[in-house]
Amino acid sequence: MEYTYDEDLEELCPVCGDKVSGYHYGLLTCESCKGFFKRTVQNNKRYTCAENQECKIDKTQRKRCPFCRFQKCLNVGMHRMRGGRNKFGPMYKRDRALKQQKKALIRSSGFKLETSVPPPASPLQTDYSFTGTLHALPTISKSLLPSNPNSITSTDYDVNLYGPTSLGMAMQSHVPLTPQYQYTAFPSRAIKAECPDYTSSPESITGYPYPEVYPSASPQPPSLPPLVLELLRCDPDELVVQNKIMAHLQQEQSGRGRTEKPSTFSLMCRMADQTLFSIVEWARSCIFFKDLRVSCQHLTSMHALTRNREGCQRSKFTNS
DNA sequence: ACTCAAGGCCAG
DNA sequence: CTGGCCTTGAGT
Repeated sequence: MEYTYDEDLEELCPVCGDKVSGYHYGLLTCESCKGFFKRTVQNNKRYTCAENQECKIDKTQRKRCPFCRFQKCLNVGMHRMRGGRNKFGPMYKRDRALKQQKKALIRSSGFKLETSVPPPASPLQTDYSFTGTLHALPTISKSLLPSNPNSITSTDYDVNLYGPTSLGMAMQSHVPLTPQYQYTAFPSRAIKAECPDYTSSPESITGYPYPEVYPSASPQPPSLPPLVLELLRCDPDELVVQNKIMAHLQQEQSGRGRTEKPSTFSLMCRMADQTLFSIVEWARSCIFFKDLRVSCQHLTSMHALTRNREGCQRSKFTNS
């Protein structure tokens, strides 16, 4: 049902599926998950999982495993909002505006977003966030996430959360936008993709790449124009892109040997590279690529640049 | 004055 | 420990 779909999009906590009570720690969550996250972070709580660290978290079972609950909080993108509402209020406002716009677009175009919005009952399985995916790959996740999640510190929060945020942004940035029509292929990442990098100076707040599309001029189009549809057709399957990137990372890690641990920075660079590469690939597959002579050359040289840089980094990081 | 997210409080 | 309600305080 379209109606319940919308309701789910707006009303359910991404962690446990309970009713949201507002924005808490960066996204719309329920009161209990807000409290749970607050206690965990404030008291620097350490939990352990009695199972395989993959417990299902929903409204009825969220109390069972605080470890997995907290992991899920992190995976969906909760993080400390240093500076509080006063600093991030405008961001929440924009997020609301974008949500409204998205809702309106879905309503008016009848555009179905297939698997993009995970059903609240089991968001873990369809969570496309980077942290979530890395989590599913133990060899990699141990390099990026704390090897013992019980030892998460406030510093770790920054590393784990803000990093993927930037990547999410890069990943999403290949979705074409026109001034009038906005479509995001990955609404489940919407908040993360729209969050600024809070770790840097306050100026970054003003610099984050919100698409300049607002519902103010709100009458939404009845359907997507052929141009947008054509561009969407070229849009690569997200899972395919993710798998590619993960395959590269794993390949590199195996080439490195088990004992040698790649630095987080090196992995981030690799992921950024692969992301850029995917974007270029998408651009090359776009129907307009052939028509763009100058841009074509730029893309081609970018392509070559990316390849070169990969080579350089590989040798740099394997030597270090 | 009102809004609303962060943090505090406390009964269960 | 949980989670609902309350207080605080800066922005609008």
